Amino acid sequence: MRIATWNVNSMNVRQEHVAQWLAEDPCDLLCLQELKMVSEKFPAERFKSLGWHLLANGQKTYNGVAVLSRFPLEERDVVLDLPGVDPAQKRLMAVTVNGVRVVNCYVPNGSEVGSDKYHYKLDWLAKLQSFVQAQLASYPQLVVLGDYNIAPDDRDVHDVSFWAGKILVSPPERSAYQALCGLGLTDAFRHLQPEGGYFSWWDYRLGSFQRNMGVRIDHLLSSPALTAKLTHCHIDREPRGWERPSDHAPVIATYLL
DNA sequence: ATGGTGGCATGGCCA
Repeated sequence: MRIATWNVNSMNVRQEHVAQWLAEDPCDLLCLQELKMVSEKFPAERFKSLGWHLLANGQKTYNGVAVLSRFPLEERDVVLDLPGVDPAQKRLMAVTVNGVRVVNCYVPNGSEVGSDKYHYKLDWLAKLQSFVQAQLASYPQLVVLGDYNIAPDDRDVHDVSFWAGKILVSPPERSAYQALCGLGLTDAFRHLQPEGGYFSWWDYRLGSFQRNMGVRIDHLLSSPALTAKLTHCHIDREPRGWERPSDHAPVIATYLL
């Protein structure tokens, strides 16, 4: 079972990119972030006609997540909001597919270290920690994936001095990420690739992608039972080079399921 | 230190 995550930065603009990417059969389950549309606007019929089961959890203008799956979604235990946080911001959905619990996250960006949005991000991550801890008790095969807006360590940024003091790399953000790992979750990509220099996001500005000025902020964190079945994980940079791309590249992990 | 680009919306906000 190949599980992918991709922040598409507007499903309106990126619908053709998603369709083109999926036509290459890169995964069996795709989690999307930053739909920037209400759920009703999601192009459900198009993807259903291609054989995908799907569920969207969107809002106007900002945020929004969705799941496309080759396997049916178990409807009975869908969660569409993170307990304890503002339900108006659609940043999470938890579904069960093929015996795997999938928690699809769009973690707040945080804007600037020390800002109100930064504290909102840290609070959101603390709530996620509690939610995941509870989910683990019910679902041994669990993956928490998405746009974390955190580069876990210095291997995950193109230039440590460039990023020093900025959002995505601050010690409290990294501690929140490590706390999730402390629940027993493993970063699928890092588990298989100890070398640095692999990125999943490049700013639209400054020609960042062409100069590979990136950071690795999109992750799949899997539980012990799932990590035991992990065989591959890679970042597909190709769609980032397409015309009018998302600023994120998809990340795909393969589990023997 | 600032601003560079992009999406949404149409004035800024968010990333």
